[in-house]
Amino acid sequence: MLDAKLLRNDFAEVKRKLSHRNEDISALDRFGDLDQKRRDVIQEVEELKSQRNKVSQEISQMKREKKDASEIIEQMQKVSARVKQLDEELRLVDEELHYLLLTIPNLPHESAPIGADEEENEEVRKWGEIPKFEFEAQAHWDLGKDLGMLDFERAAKVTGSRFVIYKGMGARLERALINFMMDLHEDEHGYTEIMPPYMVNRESMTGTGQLPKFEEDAFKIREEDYFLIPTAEVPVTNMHRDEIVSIEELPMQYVAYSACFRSEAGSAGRDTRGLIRQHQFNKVELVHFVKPEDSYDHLEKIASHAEKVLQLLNLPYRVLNMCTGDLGFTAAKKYDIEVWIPSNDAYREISSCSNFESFQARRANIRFKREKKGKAEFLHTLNGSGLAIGRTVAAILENYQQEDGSVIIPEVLRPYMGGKEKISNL
RNA sequence: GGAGAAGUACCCAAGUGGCUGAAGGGGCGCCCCUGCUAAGGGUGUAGGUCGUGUGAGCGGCGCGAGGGUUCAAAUCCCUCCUUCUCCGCCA
Repeated sequence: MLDAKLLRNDFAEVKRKLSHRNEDISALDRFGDLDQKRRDVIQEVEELKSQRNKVSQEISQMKREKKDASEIIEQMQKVSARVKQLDEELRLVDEELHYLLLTIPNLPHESAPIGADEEENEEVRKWGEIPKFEFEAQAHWDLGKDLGMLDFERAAKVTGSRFVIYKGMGARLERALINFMMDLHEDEHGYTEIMPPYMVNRESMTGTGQLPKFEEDAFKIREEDYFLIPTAEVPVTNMHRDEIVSIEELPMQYVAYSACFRSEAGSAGRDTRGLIRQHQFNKVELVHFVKPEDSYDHLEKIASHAEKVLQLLNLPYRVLNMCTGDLGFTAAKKYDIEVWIPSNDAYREISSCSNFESFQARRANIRFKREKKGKAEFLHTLNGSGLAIGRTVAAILENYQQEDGSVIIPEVLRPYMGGKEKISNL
């Protein structure tokens, strides 16, 4: 959510910056009228309320002195009726204005390259060597099936399409990756571990920006108005919703493993095979709460923490600075980290690291105070995947595959895999 | 799921329609006494947000949330949420 005062005072500049986004901002133009209307109504109704408060005191005084107050009571009945009318009018304007603010995307940071779509994302750096295979490399879904690790057919029977059952060494690898990443971030990168609820309420989904615009992307528990989390970002960021934290607590760095649930509405037919695009997947998520002046340093930090995982797994990747057209609704700046997937002959997103600045903090009302008596300011929130587990499994299977269909286990994972060096049928 | 109780400012807590536009503590700030990790006395302070004004300020809202009754609601009525206790069920 943007600051309404910023829109009021600097409308043209806000509109210019938002125009670089690949988002519909036509609703923006209604802001001026609504904002003015709101203030007009407030002024009128507050004047009446002030008058009513004063006269109520007089009535009270008269009652105590046993005087007759029926005449001014009658006047006040009219005032109160008008107040009620104006309050309702204000409620409607407020509602519309609030909805409008909730549907305006974040302002891109000046260091985000201006561009229309993913074609114009900027490659920041590359790491690792793309493997050259002397044999015909297989896709991870074939490797996983042959090695008894992944069972898509049975998952489709048990649930439906876009689900998977991990089995045997597949399940073990998934769990090893979760533990490896959690340990790394806790022990080496200074994070506090969180195990969050996998369902959240509507306020939380609104706080991080999934609602109101993207409700169709989420799975919903209708009876409770709860949503299955699309990422641990939602419960972890909302832990501090409506709180004022003291400056000594900043920065707060949380790491959370969770399953994630996404309806993938609008991506029917894309990545239908394999682990890349599932309705349910595992992810280790990094979330930072920081002072505004520190947030861009922390964006680099989060990205480096995610990259560290790929480096230790020795998986080739590149980092993209997302252009304004591909930033998404909530981010001011975003790095996507893409891992090499041989079967796609391409890099595929495995982590997304974003600085939301005060966009989420304003929605979720998360503030901090520099001094005990000072004014509360919105802090900045950031998050990044560290990493998506399913896509990491896909990358490991494909990049570490051998000619005989076996897969070498990356060294750092072996302690988590019972000391095994290789997954094979033999 | 059933029955009951409760939700007031950072914390505890008084308060059943108008001199409460929130008493009293604790805490916190300052001062005094004492003096070395004890205790005592005095005094001050109450959040947040919106509107308005260049500004000091003025005004609105606020007693879990949202409605309602009333000239007037922390106080009466309704709905919801959360917490606690007991019972039932249960990983």
